[in-house]
Amino acid sequence: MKNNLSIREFSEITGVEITTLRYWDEIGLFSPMHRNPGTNYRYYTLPQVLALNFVTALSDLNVPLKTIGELRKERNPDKLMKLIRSQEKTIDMEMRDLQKRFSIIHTRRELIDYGMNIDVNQMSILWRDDKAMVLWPQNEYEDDDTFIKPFARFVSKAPELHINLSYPVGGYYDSMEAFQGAPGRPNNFITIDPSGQHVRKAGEYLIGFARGYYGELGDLADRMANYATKNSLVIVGPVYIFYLHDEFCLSDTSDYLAQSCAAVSRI
Amino acid sequence: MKNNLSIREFSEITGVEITTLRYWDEIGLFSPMHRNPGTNYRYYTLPQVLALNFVTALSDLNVPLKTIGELRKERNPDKLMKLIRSQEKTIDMEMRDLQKRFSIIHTRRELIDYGMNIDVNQMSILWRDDKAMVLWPQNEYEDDDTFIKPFARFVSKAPELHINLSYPVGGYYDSMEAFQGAPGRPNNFITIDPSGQHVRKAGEYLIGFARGYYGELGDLADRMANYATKNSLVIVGPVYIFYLHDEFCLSDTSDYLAQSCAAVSRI
DNA sequence: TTGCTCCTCACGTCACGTGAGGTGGC
DNA sequence: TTGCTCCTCACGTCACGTGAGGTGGC
Repeated sequence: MKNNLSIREFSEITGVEITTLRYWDEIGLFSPMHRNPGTNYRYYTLPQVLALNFVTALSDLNVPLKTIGELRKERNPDKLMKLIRSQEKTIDMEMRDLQKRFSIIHTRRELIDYGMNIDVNQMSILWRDDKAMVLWPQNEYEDDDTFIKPFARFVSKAPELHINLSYPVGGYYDSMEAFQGAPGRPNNFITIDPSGQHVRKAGEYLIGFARGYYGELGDLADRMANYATKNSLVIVGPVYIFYLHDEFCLSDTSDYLAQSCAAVSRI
Repeated sequence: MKNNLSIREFSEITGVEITTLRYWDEIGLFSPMHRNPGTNYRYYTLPQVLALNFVTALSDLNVPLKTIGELRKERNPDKLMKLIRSQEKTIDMEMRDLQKRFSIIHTRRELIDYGMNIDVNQMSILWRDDKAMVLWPQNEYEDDDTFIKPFARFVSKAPELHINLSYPVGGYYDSMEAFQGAPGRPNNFITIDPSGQHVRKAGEYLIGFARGYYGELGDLADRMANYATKNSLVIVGPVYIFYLHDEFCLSDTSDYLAQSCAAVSRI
């Protein structure tokens, strides 16, 4: 029941680290009520346990210690309300921001996860739900262009085009014919960005895989076409290519893992 | 369409500050593809815009740059998945934590806000919804004790008693008689902590105010009793005292603002 | 010559964390 | 004498931010 708390006791009751308490004392933000003149020991009082809330509550909300100190000197309801209101707003924004960054890494994680348990030669028909994406402007090719040129064109203009390059980038082909004819030349690029206007419609999709660097899809197009024929399927939609494993999780560039995805209909 | 981006161009496309890019280069985390041997200018390439995602995505999730660097050297899906999973957990915890701290300051803000627009002499009957609180153990007094002794007793044991001292502390009196008999000696202390088991039941409450330091409630008890008699009311519940304005928002201790609150029933 | 972008180097910032070396009471 | 808590002081940490002073091409 003593009212002279050593720095350790005070630290244990309040949950604030001893080093932090010493620092707050040093910068004049929050000092102990007494000092032993001989030993220079710090002694805090019980009312200070509550008084400390002013500092911890605000510093927990990321208010700079300097601001807290200024406010403590001349506090009044008005000033405090203004600070809390503005801080509530910034915290709210930070939370949204954190959730967005979280969703970006989550999208990435799903791709990597999916890629870890597949057999590259396997083909399958799977149901896919609606999925929102951002379709980039159409690519234009000349003679011997690869996808690099249009890609470079749009990447360097990403901010104006409202393309968020943090999301995984893939290739979009208008039709199976376009994909088979020029697998290295997607008609558009596309990003798995849930804020997008382009919707990959729910339905049954033919899914295949290929290993290799960007654009090196081997015989994936032919394998898809053969599989469709053998199983009495028609590929009716556009073709989507996304990399499940890329530079994000692999150092060996020849080991990248692409997934193709095209809507099918049974004959 | 050029593929040699100056540091400013690269910064504008990726949204990463120039100083940050230079720092990441300096610590060997992410370096430009080329350097002009004469001027030492940094030149980045367009594929690096995507490669940078590895760094930004993880640093956005507060992964230390050192960890990101180590991972980049020898990355594989397994390692990355583990990191992302653990980071998803910590981010989730941080979000809950932030929301909790937010709710603490929000509770405080509501009290201050309410206190700013009242007349101290005013009495009123208002409907109040259910409100969860944490009721502390019962206070025991001897002879000339004030509330300080039991308060000190419980504060110094707050961690074991699962009392979170970050929430506003108030006084609880079993009945109006207890309050009138000894306004300086609440039967319990109580915290406005929404995780509590004690519920202040929904109903009509008689609300009054008083200005002064902790425990200095003047004639508040009598004013409440008189008001009840004059308006044909009976005070049926316990009495709650909370400080709307205290050391949290005022430097002048004699200006603290207390609010009393007791359930009433019409005769 | 002027303006512009970029460079390096050194030092500052924020809120502590980490020893090193020392004291005072049981 | 030993162990314990506490002290000060200096330096480290993390991820940059901020000038100061200088270069190279138009």
